[in-house]
Amino acid sequence: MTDLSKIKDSLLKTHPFAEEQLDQFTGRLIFQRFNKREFLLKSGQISKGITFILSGSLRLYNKTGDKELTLNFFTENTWLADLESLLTQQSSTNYIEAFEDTSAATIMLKDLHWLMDNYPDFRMLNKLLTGLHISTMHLASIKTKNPDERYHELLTTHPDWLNRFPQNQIASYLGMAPETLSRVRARLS
Amino acid sequence: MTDLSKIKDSLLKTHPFAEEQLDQFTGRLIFQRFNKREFLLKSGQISKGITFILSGSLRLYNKTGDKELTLNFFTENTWLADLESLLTQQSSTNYIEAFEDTSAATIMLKDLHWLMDNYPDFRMLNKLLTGLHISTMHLASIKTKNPDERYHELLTTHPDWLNRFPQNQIASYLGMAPETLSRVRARLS
DNA sequence: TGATTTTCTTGATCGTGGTCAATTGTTAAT
DNA sequence: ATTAACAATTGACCACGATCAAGAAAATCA
Repeated sequence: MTDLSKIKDSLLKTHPFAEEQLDQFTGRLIFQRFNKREFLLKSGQISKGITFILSGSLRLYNKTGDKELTLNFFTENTWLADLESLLTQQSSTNYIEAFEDTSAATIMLKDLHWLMDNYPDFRMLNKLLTGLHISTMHLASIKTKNPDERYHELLTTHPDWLNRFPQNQIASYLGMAPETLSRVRARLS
Repeated sequence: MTDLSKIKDSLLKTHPFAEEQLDQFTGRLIFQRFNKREFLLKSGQISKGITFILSGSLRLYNKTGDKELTLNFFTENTWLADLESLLTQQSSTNYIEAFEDTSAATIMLKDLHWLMDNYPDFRMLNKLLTGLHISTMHLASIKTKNPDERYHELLTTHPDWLNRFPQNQIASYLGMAPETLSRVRARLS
């Protein structure tokens, strides 16, 4: 499956776009590679577009002092942005960092606007953004569930993350100390 | 200040719309009143539009068993929606309930689309939605700060909420037991 | 107005999960 | 291959905040 068809597939899942529309979209994409540890976005910068991950993975986190708080992980065939910064066009407080060598394609906000102007169907791209919100589910989970329950939830929603990302980052995402995650896992064997 | 000018004001904060555009927008609004305890949205329903609160206040929460978890409060002169449900057009898992007698104006999603088709400027309304996201700040706060810190944060971000909404609901929003919030407050006098 | 329900406060208890520390395991670099 | 840096595990400790319970205060309703 080619890079372009991956992206077209993803678009078609949100709306039955015509071939011409898909080509208008993909023709505006900017392809980039990020080495592991390289940044797609740093705190202080303004998010300029929406990025599709062709291969690899990235991590969204913020920093207070030298403590990192992992907010989300993104893996291949998903869309990615710092939504708050993108929509407000104000500088982000977050970092988006390649966890592995990553290949990606970005559509700039201005091109998105051009597409919406000329092809009203592209309004539906708002749906792309849905996955980028911090879901109420995740927040509810953090507020009400204990570490065991949160781990089991992740086991069902993103089992792949667990043997892909380091445990201390997973723990941070789950809102618990790394030692606690380690013990939760030990309890299950 | 009239209801219409409140809404126009709010729109002008996101984008310099022309008077004609503002009128096109306000002409499509649906005005509604909600009595205290009445629901704007119930779990299982699909969010059909974005609502501006003219007066009163509402609470967004979800329910597991008979336990309510407060996700957000909304007060006059702000926009409101269940964003996940609105964008995906799938049934919501949340409730939006009037906390006080509330007067509001709703723009339906289909009208929003019509406006975007005919006036590209209305694309910028995405900005309206920004305030509706669960902010990464709130999530970070819940994950990393203790009850005292979270209370102080709310004191600076939404001091008005504290003498407007019941403490047990505030406590739920802050992710702590009502007794804990009571003690946090006692400690400050 | 008084009666009933709900919310808030305060106390006492207890368990969970964070922190600190030491050890082992893994990864990365030269 | 060796070292260094980092990640994961395990144990010991204890503080924070949840829970339970009872009484006071406030809000709601007839």
